[in-house]
Amino acid sequence: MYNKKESTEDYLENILMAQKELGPIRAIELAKYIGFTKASVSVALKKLKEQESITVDQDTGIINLTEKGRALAEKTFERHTILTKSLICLGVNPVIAERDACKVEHLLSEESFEAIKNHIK
Amino acid sequence: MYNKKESTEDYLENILMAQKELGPIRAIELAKYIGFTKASVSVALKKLKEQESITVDQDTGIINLTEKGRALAEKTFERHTILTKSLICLGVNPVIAERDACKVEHLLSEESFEAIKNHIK
DNA sequence: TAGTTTAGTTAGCCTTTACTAACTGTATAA
DNA sequence: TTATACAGTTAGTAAAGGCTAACTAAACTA
Repeated sequence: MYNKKESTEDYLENILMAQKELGPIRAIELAKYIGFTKASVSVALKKLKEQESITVDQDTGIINLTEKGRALAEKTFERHTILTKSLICLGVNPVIAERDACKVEHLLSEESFEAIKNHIK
Repeated sequence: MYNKKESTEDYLENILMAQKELGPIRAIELAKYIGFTKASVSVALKKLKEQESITVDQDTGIINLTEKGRALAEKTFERHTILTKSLICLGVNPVIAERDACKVEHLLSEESFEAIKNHIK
């Protein structure tokens, strides 16, 4: 029942965001960034490697998004941004808007997302 | 991690909707209505009974929402309705709007929901 | 050199919530 | 009066995705 997609997208988006904020990151920085244990992150990164969304530098442990991973991360990030903005636009407290956007960003269909995006423009 | 709230609300909302459409229902009708097995529904109803959101008639098996259960069901149903309408309002295909509303209805904060509700008025 | 910290991995557990399979009990039909 | 069908329950399984605990390996530090 629980969708693998959701967790994958969340991790990729968080990798992208963490990189934007912190520069190159390793698993341990990512874990701190998202507030999960390094064990959980380790397992998740293993899956992301398997599905070729990221590579991890052998020597440094630095995480890199592949083209595929970056595309997904950016798509999710865009959704996140637009949804947050939309809610703020409607008068929602930015902190809450942020949190809500994060929760629904994976679930909305492309069609609904585009409709919302067009609407706030 | 996964929130008990979501499943509970879904069941209560579905009970309410099924009752509106079909009149008084038992577990078996509910199972057919939502497309789960009667075993799954049986277990879920047991939990709903424990938390006093429903009662089940000893003789007939008819499910009744308690005051508490009805309040929750109606709150969720209202969210569902408003969110669906909002998306349709933005030009989303009604079938997709319906589906998306169902997915996000549990996740939005009260504040965001109210903001959306006010906006489409 | 010995000890400690740091990063990463693995194993095993827990929860949620669906499933199938197998059971009980009741009601209807031949 | 058997036999079948229907409603409901229980037990056990599976998948996701978090957690803790325990391990390895490498790199400082005394």
